Amino acid sequence: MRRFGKTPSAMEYDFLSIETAQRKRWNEDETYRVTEGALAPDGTPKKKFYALDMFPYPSGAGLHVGHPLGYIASDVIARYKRHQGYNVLHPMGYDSFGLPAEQYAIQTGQHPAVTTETNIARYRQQMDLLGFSFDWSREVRTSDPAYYKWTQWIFGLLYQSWYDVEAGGARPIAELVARFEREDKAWATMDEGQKSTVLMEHRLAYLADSQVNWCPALGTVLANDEISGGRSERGGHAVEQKTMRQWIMRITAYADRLIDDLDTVDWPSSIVEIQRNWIGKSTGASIRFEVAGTREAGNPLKIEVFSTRPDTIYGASFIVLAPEHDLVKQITTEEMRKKVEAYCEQAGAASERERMSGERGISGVFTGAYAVSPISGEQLPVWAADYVLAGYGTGAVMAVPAGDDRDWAFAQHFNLPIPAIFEGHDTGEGATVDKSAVLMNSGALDGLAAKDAMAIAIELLEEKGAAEARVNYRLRDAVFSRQRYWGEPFPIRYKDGIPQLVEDGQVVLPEVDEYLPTADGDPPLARATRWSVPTGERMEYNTMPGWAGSSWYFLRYMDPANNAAFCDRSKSDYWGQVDLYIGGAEHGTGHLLYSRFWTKFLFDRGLIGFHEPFKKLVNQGMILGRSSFVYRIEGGPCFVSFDRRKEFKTQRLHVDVSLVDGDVLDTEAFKNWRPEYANATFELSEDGSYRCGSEVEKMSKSKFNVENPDDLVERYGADTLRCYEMFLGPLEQAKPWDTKGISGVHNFLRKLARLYRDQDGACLVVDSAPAADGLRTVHKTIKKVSKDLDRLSWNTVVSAMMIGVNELTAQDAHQRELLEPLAVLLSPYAPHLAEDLWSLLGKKGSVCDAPWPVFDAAHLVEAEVTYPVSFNGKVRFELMVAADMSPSDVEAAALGDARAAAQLEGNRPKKVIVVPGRIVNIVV
RNA sequence: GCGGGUAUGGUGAAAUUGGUAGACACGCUAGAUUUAGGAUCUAGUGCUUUACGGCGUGUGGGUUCGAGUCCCUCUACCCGCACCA
Repeated sequence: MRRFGKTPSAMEYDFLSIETAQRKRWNEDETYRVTEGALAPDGTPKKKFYALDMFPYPSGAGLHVGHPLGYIASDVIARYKRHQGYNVLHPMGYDSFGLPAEQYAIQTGQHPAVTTETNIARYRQQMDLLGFSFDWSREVRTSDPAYYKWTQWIFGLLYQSWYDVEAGGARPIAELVARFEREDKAWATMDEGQKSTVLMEHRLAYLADSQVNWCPALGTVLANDEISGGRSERGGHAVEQKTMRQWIMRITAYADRLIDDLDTVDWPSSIVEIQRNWIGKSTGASIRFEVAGTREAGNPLKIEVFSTRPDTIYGASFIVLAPEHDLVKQITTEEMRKKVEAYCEQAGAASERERMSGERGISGVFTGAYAVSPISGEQLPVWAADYVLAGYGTGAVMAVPAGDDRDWAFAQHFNLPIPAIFEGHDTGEGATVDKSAVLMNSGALDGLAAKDAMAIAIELLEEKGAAEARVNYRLRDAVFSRQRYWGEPFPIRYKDGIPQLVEDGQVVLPEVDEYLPTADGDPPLARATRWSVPTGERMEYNTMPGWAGSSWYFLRYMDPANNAAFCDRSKSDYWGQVDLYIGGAEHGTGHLLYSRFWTKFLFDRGLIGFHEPFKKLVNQGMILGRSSFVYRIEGGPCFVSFDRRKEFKTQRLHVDVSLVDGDVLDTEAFKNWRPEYANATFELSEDGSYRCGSEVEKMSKSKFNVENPDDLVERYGADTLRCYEMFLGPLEQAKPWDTKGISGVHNFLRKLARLYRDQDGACLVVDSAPAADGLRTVHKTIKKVSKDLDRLSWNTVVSAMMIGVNELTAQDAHQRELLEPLAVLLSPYAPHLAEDLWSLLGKKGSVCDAPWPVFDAAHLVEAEVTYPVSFNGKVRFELMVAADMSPSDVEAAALGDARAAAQLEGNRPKKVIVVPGRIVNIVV
């Protein structure tokens, strides 16, 4: 780290030896070990608090300064709550199944377990440096067989459960079987395979053929939230649709509860909205239109459409089917067949590319068939068009051009009629989506707005047997199979092709010779020759997705060593919901939705006593890196300075930020950086320096903009890094990292330490009584710090402590009565230094258990207050008066002041406002 | 297009219910001091004006004695979803 000189390590704050010593002490004393039912000093049980971080995937790159941000924030709160007398559960673990370790294994043959172990060791080492108060005895790893045994068990329970809509929750599948035996005569006649097929339609974890997102490059299926823009989130590979037999989670059974219960959690509104939109609930009606002139088994064919606006049915002028819709083939007339087939084929092929480009014209084709409106009896032409999606609703819509923008555009484009159904609406102008528009030409619905017309319309249609009210969700059941090696194996074997839950032992991830699919295209597990259980006909070769293990890990921390259950009910009853959950916003539709789903399921089955996992959620913003760039003149070894780059044809290259200081490149260091730049020459700026370009982007090794916490800890200490990361700004906000500001925070800690020790390390603390100003400073600081921690304003706490220390320094205050509470205030942010100072103060136990200081308002009372006196809102002078002066006396004092007379220039004030303790405003 | 968010000095930011905008830091300027270290200390630092003063929280408007904060309008940027009937 040549950018920084050597930090003077004065005796008053020798952070290196302090931090080493305190960490050792915490370790030996097991300071952070926590047990259920801990008692307060007075013998009463402590209240519990559960502070949790989203556990990391241990990647090979190690931690950069962005990773610990959330961990520091949660650690601050965990420590604060502990000071307040809570029994705090604050654990950490690893989401250690995942793709990178597997891909590394494919390339090198190294077993993913080995890579994972190495990476975890590195993560642990880096985290230990930062002085977190994690109870490491509760560590969990999702790839540990002792852990995933219970992931498998929960899967088995989901498999053995169904969703009883009447009971409003998950029930054992045995109850359903009993019901079938009791009520369904056909059941007794079925063979095992048929029964299995029927039950599969009810199980919460079920096997089905489904259209999946297949990624050939990764050789696996991906969930919708693992894809963006038609490409895989990881690696950016192309994704295509494919039909496969997959394990699927019936999360849609919980769609309503997943939406409704969002009202019961204290989460950022953005995440709540993301989940709401993702679930995408819409209420309306399912309406059936008969197809004119068709007969199948004696009945006319029917097209079922979903509409959120059944009240606009009189405005329907045509019907549109998705090109993939089954009925398209059946109803298309002979003369239209060629055209329709060509269209459907082209629509299917083109959709993927054009969806990505985002620009799709209006296209569609008439099938030649007509559907009959169940309400007016009118014949409506049936079209196939790609603006209707096969995967949503019924894959068919009734087009109401007057009431829907897309239908309107389609009608315009193909010159289809646009019946006017809204009063005062010009159908030539566009559609009216306004729900307050009043209906006309709509039979019994005339004169009504959507609010009232909706129910009547559904009623009318129901009478004719043509519709019923229905709720639709955008949410799909979640595909739960992955064709990977490094994941939880399913506790499933097959007998006569029927899946059987393995209950005679744990299915442990078997060894394989290669981490690749077999020649037949089976997943890697098909290569396994030795399994931990009898395999029967064959085992399930898929593994579970990454979100399986992370959907319940917060429960395992409560009872991490339990061999008999995933978590004893008494433990989960004690710890309950996670009180504060901190992590990135990128999990909005993945982890955070799935863990809610599993929590509700476990609640339904009576295994835990709460149905939402995370009471309060905070998303920390990403810490971005500031990348630096050099500009190489094409074809040569010459680099041109930023401001002159336009004079040449250049190529922009990332350069390591440690070679750059304030945009100026250390050219010698640059030449030594990489062999290919050894002979570099430079076209410099006018001032003789080489200036780099810069950009704020994600921190990543490949961008050479990574700041490593270890280096900063070595140079400034963990306490400084902790305080600095909190000081950067509001936790939720994304912010670029700038190491420069760290010195200010480091100085603050030194200044604070100097209140306790002089430069030779001698103790300065005295037992004499403090002065009033010292007490005021300390109690003001206690008040502000406590309040800001309560409202999770991490950054302003640091400022408040800086102000306090600045004042105490100016007061030359060294009284024990002041410095004791100050050490406790410091402890959540700078635990090592606080612990050290606590010892210096002669305290026996850990500062972690010191009670949080309580501010005494008596010390904050001031004898006099200063009122800003403003005229017409502009402050003109300040007025010092006794603090207990009444508003009317303050008014008199202000008006009586000579400076007021000067402002008034003899005029009489129109009005005088006195806000006690705040301000005086005089209106002239 | 829909949903959510953001906008304040050269920089990160603060201002909890409307009450002295810019606290606290970084950076910068000047000075002091020093074994000359990028250390430490002191003073200054929103813009503008010689000064008195004037102007200032993305834009335009409104409510109010008083608006960064409340209401309406527009703009830019960020995030999520995206033909969801």
